[in-house]
Amino acid sequence: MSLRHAVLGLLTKGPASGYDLLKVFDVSLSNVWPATQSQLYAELGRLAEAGLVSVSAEGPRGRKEYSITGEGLAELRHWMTDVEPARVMRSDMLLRVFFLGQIDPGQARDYLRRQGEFATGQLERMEGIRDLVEKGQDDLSVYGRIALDYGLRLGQAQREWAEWAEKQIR
Amino acid sequence: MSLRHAVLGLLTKGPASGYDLLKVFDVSLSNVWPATQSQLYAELGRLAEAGLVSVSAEGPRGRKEYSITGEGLAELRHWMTDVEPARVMRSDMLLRVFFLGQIDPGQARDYLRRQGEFATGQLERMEGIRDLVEKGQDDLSVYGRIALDYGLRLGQAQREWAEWAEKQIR
DNA sequence: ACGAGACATGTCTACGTTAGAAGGTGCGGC
DNA sequence: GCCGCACCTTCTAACGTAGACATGTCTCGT
Repeated sequence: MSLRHAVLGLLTKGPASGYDLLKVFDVSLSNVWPATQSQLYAELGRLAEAGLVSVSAEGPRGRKEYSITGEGLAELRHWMTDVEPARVMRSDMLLRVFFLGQIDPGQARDYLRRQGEFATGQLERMEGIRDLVEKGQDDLSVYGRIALDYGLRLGQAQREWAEWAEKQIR
Repeated sequence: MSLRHAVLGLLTKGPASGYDLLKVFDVSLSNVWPATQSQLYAELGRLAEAGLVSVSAEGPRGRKEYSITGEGLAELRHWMTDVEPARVMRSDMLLRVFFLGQIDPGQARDYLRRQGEFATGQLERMEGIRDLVEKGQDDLSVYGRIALDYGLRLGQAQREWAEWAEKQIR
């Protein structure tokens, strides 16, 4: 149930409509917590009903602009400081690794190579983003930069792992 | 829908009952693809109905032992070679990082420190497992070892990231 | 004046996951 | 002999996610 907190978090940067949030999700949070449009609108509705956000303005085309309330802010902070992050990791990429013995060594190496290449591609993409964001010094940039760095470091580790793993298979 | 393939993969190592598989999940696959008991039994039922596994023996207490069929093996291999792994990564740990500006710097540093400590703990746990498994040379050990190494490398990267990130906050 | 495309919200269905209760059977130890 | 525990399965309810579908409005360029 973290979509709720993702929405609250984004609303701390100012009021926004469902449509606005959707766009922000796509460019910033999608790598960390993807969300579809139907999820977003539904969550905004629930959030409003629970009093964690309020409709602060209505615009053309039925646009509703939501603002975070004091209660919402409190809930966000509570979640950040008192709720332990869920540590479940699910990876069908890694699941396949367990069963690599089922296919022949050449195919297994191919598989690992593809994972390495994928990581490399991701890295390039993230480096591009890093260079773009480099300049900003606001909260969003500072912490967005830290989150990005997480992706960068993990991507590197994954690439190195894939290269190493490929060599393990004879 | 990878639970299905996790089950098929485990059954390549020999026939097993739902109960057996549950135990194997807990000790080996749970870090990669957790599953609950109800999920497992339900999946076995669907798998049997689809002809990917068959009931090869019935034991006491209504025990049903499932074996993978040729069709099941084919499906597993198809999944491994032809289906691209899903790349969605969802992390509420990282989601919080985006909003670290909402709490005060001391708390933010605490948060990052806890993430580093958690990674360290995980690493120790995984190193213990590695030392235990070290000896085996069967497929399971070889590829299990490679999967474990993934965890090890990512854990290290995460720990280093957390330590670095903590220093970024003034 | 009009049409294309962006803006904007909402509903529905299906599926996979989680959590827990409920209910029965065989086995080993005392 | 019997008691407790491990074994083993089934079912239900709720939740979160994914994607399609439906619907309507405003704006801008021509």
